[in-house]
This record gives sequence, C-alpha cells and structure tokens, in this order.
Amino acid sequence: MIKHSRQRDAILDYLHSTKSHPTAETVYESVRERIPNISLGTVYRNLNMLADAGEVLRLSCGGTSDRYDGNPKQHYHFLCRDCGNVSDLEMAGLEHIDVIAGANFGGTIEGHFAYFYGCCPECAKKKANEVH
Amino acid sequence: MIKHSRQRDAILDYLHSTKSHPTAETVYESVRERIPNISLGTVYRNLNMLADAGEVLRLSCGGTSDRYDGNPKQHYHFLCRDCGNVSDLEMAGLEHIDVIAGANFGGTIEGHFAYFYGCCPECAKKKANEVH
DNA sequence: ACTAATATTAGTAACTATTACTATATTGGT
DNA sequence: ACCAATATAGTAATAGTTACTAATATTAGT
Repeated sequence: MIKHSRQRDAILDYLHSTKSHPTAETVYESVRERIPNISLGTVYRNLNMLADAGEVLRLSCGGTSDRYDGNPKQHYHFLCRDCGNVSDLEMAGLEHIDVIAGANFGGTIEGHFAYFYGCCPECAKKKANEVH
Repeated sequence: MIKHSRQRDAILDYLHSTKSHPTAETVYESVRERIPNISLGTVYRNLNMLADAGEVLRLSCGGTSDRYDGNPKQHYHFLCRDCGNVSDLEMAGLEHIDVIAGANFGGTIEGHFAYFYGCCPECAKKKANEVH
C-alpha cells in the first residue's frame, strides 16, 4: 500500500511546477526550501517509486545523472549540446518507427525511447549575436 | 598524435570480435586474457578515446554502466527487457524523424539517438516453451 | 479520537562506475 | 639508437546512487 507523505507530495509538486527536467540533486535542493531536513535518500527513493509507478518519467540521456520529468505521458526530449539543457519537444508521435524496427526482427518491439540533440533556440540566438 | 599500443589494439580487436555490446568491466575481463596486468583505468581511458575519435560507439541506454560497440557507423539497438541483452537492429535509417522533430522547434536538430525495447527472439522462444 | 499495523523518514554508511594522479615504460619519427 | 611525446599500471579519489536502522508519520478500522 502506497501512503502519502509531506516529502513525497513536495517532490511531486516540484516536478509538476518545472519544465527543467531536474536531476535528483536539483530536486533535493529545491524541496529543501520547503522541508529543510529532508534527506537525499528520501528524494532518491521517492523518485524511483514515482518513476516505477509511472507517475513521473526518468530520463537517462547519457549525462552523468538521471533526470526526472513530472509529465508522465510519452513525449520526446531535446538535448542542447551547447548549454546542456533538456527541453520538451512538441512534435507528432513516432509510433510508426516501432513497425520499421520490427520489420526484420524475430522478437517483439514494445516501444522505444529517443532523444534529439543539436542547438536550442536560446543558444542559437546567442551565437547569432556573437558573430556581429 | 594518437599512438598505437598493445593495450589499445587489444581493446579494439575485442570490440570488433563481438556483437555483445560489452561494458567497460566486460572489456577489461576479456582483454585480461591476452594482457593479464592491463589496468581498468587503461580500459576506460581507451574506450573514451576511441569513442571520442569516432572509432567505436558508446551506448548509454539506461543501465548502470555504459556499453561499447565496435561498429562506429550509425545503427539502432534493441534492449531485451527479459534477459537484458543489447543487440543490433537491422532496419532502415530514421533520418526523417529529425525533420518531424524540427517542425515546431526554434533551434536546430542535428541528430538523434533511439533505442527500442521489448522481448528478444531468444526470450520469446523460451516463453513459448514454458507455456506447454 | 484512539490504536495497531505498516509505510516512510533522517541520517549515515556502503557500494559501483568512473576519473584523476604519478612515476615508469612504450611508441614513432628522426 | 635517441628523444620527445604519449601511454601505462597501480592506486587514490570522486560522483551518483542504494542500503541500513532506529525513530516517526500515516492510514484503516474501531
């Protein structure tokens, strides 16, 4: 049985309040403003529980630490190679690529995860100004 | 200038000899059969150099450790949720999804990485037999 | 509201993957 | 063969995450 707790609710609230795809460490620092003596282990445990329960997304996109997303429904992400930020992409679904992947495959394709990378709008703007 | 060394050549040879997408630890254990006193740090350093030089691929697909692939050209991978193995997928390229991703995006999409998951042919076969 | 059962917590220790450091050895060009 | 540059083994250090434990908070049933 999964109980509520101030800590868990605060973590979830924080994730719902941001689009920044924070790491566990960042979640910890932010939630500490509300609950100063929350422990890092509690943050990790709850992030794992919430991700396993499908209430948040865990993003493993190659950096040194995982990131979390309060929006649990399937969507795609963009990694900026200049500033390192992770942002949501508003784009059509890519369900069809599972069919492409399964065409010559003996097993079953249940799904995929995909990340796009490049230069984000903000960094592109900065670069354009530098060239003046 | 990038020199050759017995150690680096042995690591690359091993990666070329397998389709198992080994972790650094597995590479270490295998290469030790040829070079018993090679150090783990050497394995890590060379895997990083080779990946940075584009001679091998680094796969960060959510497990606890990165995996390496001796085939550096762009291709897609499949993660079996039952046995945990990572295998190559023979499938058409997905360059078109970069266009889809960029449609409503202010920045620049340079590329993507994608992993497919499900049940591999071997595990599917095992499951079918268990149901007897 | 009270209680018992159970889940959760803070704080700390431990663990795993990876990187950094350093003195010595190997490599490639001359 | 010599020399400057790079690589190595071995070890220590770091970062991210998980495990442990005694105390506390939450819930469901009365």
